[in-house]
Amino acid sequence: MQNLLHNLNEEQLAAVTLPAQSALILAGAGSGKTRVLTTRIAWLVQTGQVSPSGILAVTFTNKAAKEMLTRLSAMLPINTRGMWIGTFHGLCNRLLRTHHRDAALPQTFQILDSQDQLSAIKRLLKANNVDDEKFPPKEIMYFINGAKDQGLRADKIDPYNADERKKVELYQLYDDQCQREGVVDFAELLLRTYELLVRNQPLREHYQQRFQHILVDEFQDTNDLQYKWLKLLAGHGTQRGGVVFAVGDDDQSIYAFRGANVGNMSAFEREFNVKNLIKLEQNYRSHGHILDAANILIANNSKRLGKNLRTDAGHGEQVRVYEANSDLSEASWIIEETKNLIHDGASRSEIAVLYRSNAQSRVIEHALFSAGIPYHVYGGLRYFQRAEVKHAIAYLQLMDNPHNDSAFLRVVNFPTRGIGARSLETLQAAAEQYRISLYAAVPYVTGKAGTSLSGFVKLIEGVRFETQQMALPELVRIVLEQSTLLTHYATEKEGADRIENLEQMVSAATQFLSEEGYGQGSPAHLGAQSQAQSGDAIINQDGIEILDADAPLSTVMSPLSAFLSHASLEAGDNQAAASQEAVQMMTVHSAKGLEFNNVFITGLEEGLFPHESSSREHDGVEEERRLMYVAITRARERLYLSFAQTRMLHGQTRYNMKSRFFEELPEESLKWLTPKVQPGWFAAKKSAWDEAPLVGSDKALAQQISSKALAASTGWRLGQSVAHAKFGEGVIVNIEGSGNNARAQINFGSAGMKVLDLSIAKLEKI
DNA sequence: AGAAAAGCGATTTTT
DNA sequence: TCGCTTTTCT
Repeated sequence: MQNLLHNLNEEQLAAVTLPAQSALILAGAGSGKTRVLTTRIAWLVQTGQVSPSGILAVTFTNKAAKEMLTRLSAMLPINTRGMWIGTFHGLCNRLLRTHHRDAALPQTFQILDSQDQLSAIKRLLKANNVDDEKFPPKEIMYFINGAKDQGLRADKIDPYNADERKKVELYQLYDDQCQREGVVDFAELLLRTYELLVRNQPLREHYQQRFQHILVDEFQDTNDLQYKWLKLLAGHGTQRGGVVFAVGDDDQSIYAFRGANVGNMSAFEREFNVKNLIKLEQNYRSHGHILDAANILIANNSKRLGKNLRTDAGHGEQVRVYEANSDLSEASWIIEETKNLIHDGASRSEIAVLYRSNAQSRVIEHALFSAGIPYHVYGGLRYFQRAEVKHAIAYLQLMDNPHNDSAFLRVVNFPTRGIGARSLETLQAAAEQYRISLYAAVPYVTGKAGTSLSGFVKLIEGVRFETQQMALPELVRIVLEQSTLLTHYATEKEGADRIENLEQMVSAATQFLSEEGYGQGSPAHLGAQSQAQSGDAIINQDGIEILDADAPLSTVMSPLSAFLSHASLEAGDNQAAASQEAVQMMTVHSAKGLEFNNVFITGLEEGLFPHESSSREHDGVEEERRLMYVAITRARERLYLSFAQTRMLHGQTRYNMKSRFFEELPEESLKWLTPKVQPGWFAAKKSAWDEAPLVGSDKALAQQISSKALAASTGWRLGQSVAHAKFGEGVIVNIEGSGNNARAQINFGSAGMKVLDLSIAKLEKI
């Protein structure tokens, strides 16, 4: 135990050894948050305060859950079994599989990812003749998920106008459709579990009693439903129930747009009567100037719990700031600096280029590519989201749950087998008439359409029969062959990659079996053996003895079902493959939780970062500032900030002012690599126009020439930075007219867009 | 059924 | 501008 606690600083030690009361740990960036979380668990177990099965640790990502488990098993030689460590969704999946009857779900219910959900909604709109111009599927999806994230069912929503009434109606229809098909979306996993526990007293009390310590990671990212879920499980307001140990950082709350509610932190403090608020402010990551920049920037936010990071590392280097003429020259500057870093011995994988939005990556990628510097762009399609993989998964889904109409429609005619729109219309009509799934409706279709449809059903049934005794990887192999997916892609010109991805599924299945503790040989279809291996028996409301969801997944799910949930809940690598020796490129959002020796934050311009749409959102700019805070605190040793006067965005040249964040950073921690005050146009001309290669279309060329002409006639140019007594600093975005009639449209950033008469307004070039 | 053309939308993302 | 989706054409 001494081993466990030694090396912890005072704050960390205090947090780890708190008494069994609800606690809120404000964990700053790089303050050893995961360490505290895992050591807390180990300490609780090792001091005998709780048995492993009394622990519930919840995270948002699989990566975080995996990391916790790894670190924990290094600390506790035994005993990680019985603990529940996982994502909200993973844990709910487990609970719902175990108690599927009480939750009114088939045991083989399947999980829709966002793609699937959207197509399910499109299908629903079509079936109900809803005008998808007036009710775009995306909007309906947003509406439904938003409601579920707040814990609201359709019948609990009071529509405030006719349009919303329609949306509520569609929400209900969507839920009905999912129920019919035996599928659940991500939000439903949580809501269904929540409702199950609300409704079912014995079950609720069982788990409340069981989980004596509930630990939550990234608490600032919880949405309303997740908070309610935690309250329920912790028996908030009742006698029984566990203790919640919440770890989070309000300054790193950057997911409001997907329902996260930072307010949950103060709500938790209040409602759980938190006496133990501990701040972890000792930072082990960044040098002083970087930390100063972060601290001073974030101090501009008004709604904070309050926290200031400190380091023993010394000031280190100043933050380098570069003002580029254009996005192109920003990129070439990044290349130069990157080359220097590499030349000085930096590892490429310790160089990160961050940007606010994905569209910015292209120019930088291009520049890196031309310079022959290996790079890796985060984001993009994950393995299980690729079209060909989803097709194969759909076949597997149909074998496990033939009523999944989404899966049916995805592959019934892929590869093509002569089942066209006409046949499907007939089938859909039959399914509607008897209120059954498409698969079940096949026998009701007669004629030619009926023949080809039942051919498809025979294919599925045949494979199911053939693979009855087979292990999962073999089954996958058979499906790939019998579905003719492999032969189909073999005939396509660019099918080689797809075939490779499909082949990879066999090894994915093998790997899955070993990771989840399924025997390699156990038949994929094996029905779940119903025997609890540990945990108490629970008697449900009907007086029937049921399992505790503690049993290995294999007692509750066949390998096939488990593999399918895995495919939905862990869409696969894209970030995990932090490739070996390449410069890392990603959005600021995806950089959260990562750290690098050298970090570039690019595109620091008004409208881009902070993003223009953030000014329209509640506390939008504060969230952007938190985003900037996250970005800055990714850097260990060296941080670069850059912005460009001119940027091509969505096919148009934009002239942006430098980000307001520069005014909020400490002057003494910054080192301007470019003169801070730009010389006027005539001096700037040389670098601005002559340096940038005149590539691109004639139109762009013409635009440059005409803006030169305008500059000559008015003495002003597009993109010129100006100062105005009343509006402050701005950038000329457009010039109309000439001579005494010339007027300029000027973007004054936070003061707005103005059109000023150039012969009247007193403007100063800066 | 599949290719070509036209249209549209464009922060941020995990499960 | 560009990439993805939908529509239209062969």
